[in-house]
Amino acid sequence: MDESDRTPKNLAATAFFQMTGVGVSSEEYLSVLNPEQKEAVKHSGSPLLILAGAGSGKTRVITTKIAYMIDELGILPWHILAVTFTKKAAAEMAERAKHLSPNAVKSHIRTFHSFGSWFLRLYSSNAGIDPNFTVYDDDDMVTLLLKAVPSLNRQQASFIAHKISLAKDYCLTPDSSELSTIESSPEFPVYYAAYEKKLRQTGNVDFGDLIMLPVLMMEADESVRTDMHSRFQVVLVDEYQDSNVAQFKLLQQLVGEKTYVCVVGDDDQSIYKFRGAEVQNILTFHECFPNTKIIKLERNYRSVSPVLTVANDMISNNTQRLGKELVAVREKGKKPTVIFLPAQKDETKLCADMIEKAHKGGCPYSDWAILYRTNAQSLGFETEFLHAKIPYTVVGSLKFYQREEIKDLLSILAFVVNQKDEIAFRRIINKPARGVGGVTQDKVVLNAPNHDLLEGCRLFSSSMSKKAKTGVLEFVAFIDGLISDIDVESSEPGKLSELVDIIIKKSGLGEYHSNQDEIAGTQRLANMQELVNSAVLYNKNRSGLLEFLDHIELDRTLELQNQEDNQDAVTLITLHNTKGLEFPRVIITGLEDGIFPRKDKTEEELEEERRLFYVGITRAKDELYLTSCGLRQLYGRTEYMKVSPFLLELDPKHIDVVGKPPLEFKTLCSDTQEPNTQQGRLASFMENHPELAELADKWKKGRKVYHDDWGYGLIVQTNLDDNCSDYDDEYVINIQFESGSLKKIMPKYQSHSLMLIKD
DNA sequence: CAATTCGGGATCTGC
DNA sequence: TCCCGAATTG
Repeated sequence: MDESDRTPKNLAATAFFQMTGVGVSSEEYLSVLNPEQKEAVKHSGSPLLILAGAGSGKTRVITTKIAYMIDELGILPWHILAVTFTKKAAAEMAERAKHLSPNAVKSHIRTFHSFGSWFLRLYSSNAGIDPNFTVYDDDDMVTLLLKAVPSLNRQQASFIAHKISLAKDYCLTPDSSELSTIESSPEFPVYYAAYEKKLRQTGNVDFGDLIMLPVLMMEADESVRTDMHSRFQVVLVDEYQDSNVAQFKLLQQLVGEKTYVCVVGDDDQSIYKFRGAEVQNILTFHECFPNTKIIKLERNYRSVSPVLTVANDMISNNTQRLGKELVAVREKGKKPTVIFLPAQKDETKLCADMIEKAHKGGCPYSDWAILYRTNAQSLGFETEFLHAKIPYTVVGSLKFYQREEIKDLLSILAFVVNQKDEIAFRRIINKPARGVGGVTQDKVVLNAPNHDLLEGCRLFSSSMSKKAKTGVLEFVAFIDGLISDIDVESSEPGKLSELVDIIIKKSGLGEYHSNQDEIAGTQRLANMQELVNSAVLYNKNRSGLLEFLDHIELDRTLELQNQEDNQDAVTLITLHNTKGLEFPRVIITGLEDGIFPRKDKTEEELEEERRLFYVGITRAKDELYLTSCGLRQLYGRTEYMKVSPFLLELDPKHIDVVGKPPLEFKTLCSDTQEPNTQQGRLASFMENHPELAELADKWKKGRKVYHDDWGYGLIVQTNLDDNCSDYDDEYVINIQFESGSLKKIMPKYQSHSLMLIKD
């Protein structure tokens, strides 16, 4: 360590680290950064925009910056607010910052929505919402809207609900004059207003409110604004390219005269326009925040150069960009492979085969990720992998929390904390069937004093049919029991999981769901049990329950335990969900016109699809495969698919091709390179993979071998034989052993146990 | 009021 | 294909 660097602060920090035994010295964590990264970390004073390309060490820069501000600039950790978009990203950021500087745990590292939730609970009285509010998701919004505007059918309601959340993403209230830019129909403001009225009656909020309400409050109330300004001296925003207008306004409000603001993002990775993300936020940041310093991070540490070449090729087809070219730090590497397959089933089979072969050769399952455009595409892979006994994790498909049985339980919990919650009430009052139908429910909802639905049940039970009366009173007694359960004053409240367990048994939902379907019922019970398990961390009292509901609503990534248990598993994931992730080997599937890009896209939307493809490509560290099928099951039908226009945009020189390319693709290649057909395979394989030639030369058909486990054998076939149907571009040989078994082996990975026998 | 059946319509991405 | 809602029936 340079003696001259021992500033007083530095000494203090060093002393602290010695004391706690954790953390890294600032010299150390700064020394691993490149000059631009270091500049970004050390910058202070004016607003800062970091344009960080994929894999450019963005997270490292942010976390180091947090640590640096605490250790070197003497900023108190709780004066730092860092917001991200996903809980996963927030958790990772917190973890890495803590590793660099233990004090970082005291800083506010949150998602936008959890910040909003925290803010609204802090000021719930000002906002006119229930301090015990829960958050309604999209499905709840639709249900609520249907109740607010009964003339709508479900389809219309979900369309309008989507528009309402979009309006909130743009921070537009029902009386806003700009509302027509979201939806021009004259009824829309009326529907929106009716929805808002209904929502405020329940005391709850939707996702859009978590951002919009804090903005409106800060805009209207100076004392709230100054309170925030004194709480946070530093505001950092990650993935800024995906922020929406409401989030931009939130940032504007949070940044006072003395606040240091720093945003990080990549315009080429903006993929959430459909949900209100506004690329303009990042493109015009420097205009909104005067004297902005812009730092570009263009060195990519993640992907091998051939992968990055293809990524750069692809994104250069977009017109709406700031302009940025990633430079690979990792020079050597394999060209991405485009694989053309006859049908969907071949795609799943191919993936399974590739993964399994690599696994036999020592490559862990977790190295692989299968990317697809829509969640529905995961099903084929799940079936195939189950069959092939390949462990896998599906990221974010039918999310745990939105399964019917889970939503039922959560609705009971939500109703226990807030008896004005109409959505929860309607969901659970007659489930299992208690003879309480829509008519009875309406009577309660419309006449309940102060919208207290439980009180409504009590008051009107006498005027109900005998059957309904029994059911309603049974329900009231059940909920009353739960309420008194959590309101018991005790220094040792017990665990919330006990309460969830009781609910499953006493509500009859456990029985109800397990009787619904013999096979699925078991799974549903297991899911409910999983909710019990996750509640074990919370106290069995009102505040514990609130924390739990908050956690569930804002963390949409809760996965099933059995999936988490399996560390070594292939990742099945939508392209959108891969934001911020990386994998050694990536397969992007379904590259067909209409699937990816999805059909009916405007030119502008096509650019977003292309950015999505770019995001997918840049997830790959070492190997990238792109698959495209000729036939696919669609809407229950088998359809002929055209190749994705994105594949036609690729430079044939920068990729390898396996399988039978469709005509369009061949035409494209004809003047540059003859694509690999079945006949030309051997030659082109050799050309593209010199290392294969070496292997193929050694492990020739007809040679005798000895294997440690299987004994003596004869190489009877290789996958470079022209009649072989394997698509793989590894060198694979078939060996007939004397013991009788026929094995497929990759010599590349078997050098330790397989040897040639001289004739 | 609940269970069953039938037909139409959708099917993207997600905090 | 599958899911949802309207219509029909018990």
